[in-house]
Amino acid sequence: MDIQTVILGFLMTHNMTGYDIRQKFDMSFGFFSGLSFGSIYPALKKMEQNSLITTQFVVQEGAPNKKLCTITDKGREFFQESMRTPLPVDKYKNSFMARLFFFAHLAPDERREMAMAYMDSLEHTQEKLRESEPVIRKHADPFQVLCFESGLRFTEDLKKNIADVLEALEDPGV
Amino acid sequence: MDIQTVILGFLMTHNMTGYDIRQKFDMSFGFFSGLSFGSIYPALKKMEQNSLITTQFVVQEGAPNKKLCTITDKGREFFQESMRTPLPVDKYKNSFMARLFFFAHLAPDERREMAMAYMDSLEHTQEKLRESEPVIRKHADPFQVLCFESGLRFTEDLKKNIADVLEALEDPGV
DNA sequence: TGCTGCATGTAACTAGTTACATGATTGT
DNA sequence: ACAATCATGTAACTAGTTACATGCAGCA
Repeated sequence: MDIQTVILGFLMTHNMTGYDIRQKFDMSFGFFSGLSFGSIYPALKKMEQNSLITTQFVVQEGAPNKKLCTITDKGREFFQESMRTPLPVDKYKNSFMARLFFFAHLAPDERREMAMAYMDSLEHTQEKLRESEPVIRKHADPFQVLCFESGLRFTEDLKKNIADVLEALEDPGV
Repeated sequence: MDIQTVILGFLMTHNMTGYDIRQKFDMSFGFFSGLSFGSIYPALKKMEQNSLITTQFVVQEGAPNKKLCTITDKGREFFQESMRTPLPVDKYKNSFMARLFFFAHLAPDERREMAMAYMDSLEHTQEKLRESEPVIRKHADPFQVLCFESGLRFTEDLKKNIADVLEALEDPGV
């Protein structure tokens, strides 16, 4: 899903600034993909030029002024169309799997260490997910909760997968 | 893992042309990531300039001439170093999950259709994996086989995950 | 006659990233 | 005094993609 569609998806329900979008994204969508200011602001600019959104300058006291973005009818149409394009076939990109592919060139100890370090990083990810769980259950819609639960399960499955790999690495025949 | 490291990884065991690399990649690594000629050839050029590889022009009859690439000592060092850099934390990018996140804006029928279409594409992926299985078991090293098996399992787990989502979508409360 | 395989390469494009620049306010 | 939060934006860079250009050999 491209950045424009994601932004429009957020604007479907609330008017937001670029800063708000970043925050919302980080909280709810952050384990799927990242979104930096360096991509948000240029995207908003382009979207305004294409009349997918309008912006309203809001003067604030005690905080910097801001630009509140509102989705237009054209923007809603764009979002709906983009939501209905066929899904691409995903590649199962995974940094550890890419390493594993060339494990023959590492020493047995290094292999185990690397697999264990990856397992640790998965546990860390899981912890962070659990921390954000109450906020999501409270503020997200049922599909977003479903999405979150799938993310949890995804991580859990991957951990089991890596545990199996670790076991195989202990086998002196490998 | 960047493209240079992957290419060097292949060259660790065999001298190859850009064309060979593409083929090998597609067969064994293709479900993790893609590699097009448009990135292979510029990468090889850069690697030769940086003395990570040397190339040898091979004149052929009945087939186009080719450039056989050989890894240098510097290339081996580069590969070993790169294999030992800390693994980045992966994002769980998944086109269907990104859609699911905004399912509130689709009609119930559309939601189910999309989930089922994604399930079909996963089954298609699995079929292709099973087709390449005998070739991999025969030619790949034990770690690459482990990698392949993890890929199979990954797909299987994802299918179960999506099946759960589909079930939740049938619930009239969602 | 036209498709597939072998083989290399460039040009234009897509889609992001990080680092930098600016600057007020609030909490420690 | 220093960091964090709010807030917007640009510039240089990274890392790839697709489409195009070339051209011979072998097969149906």
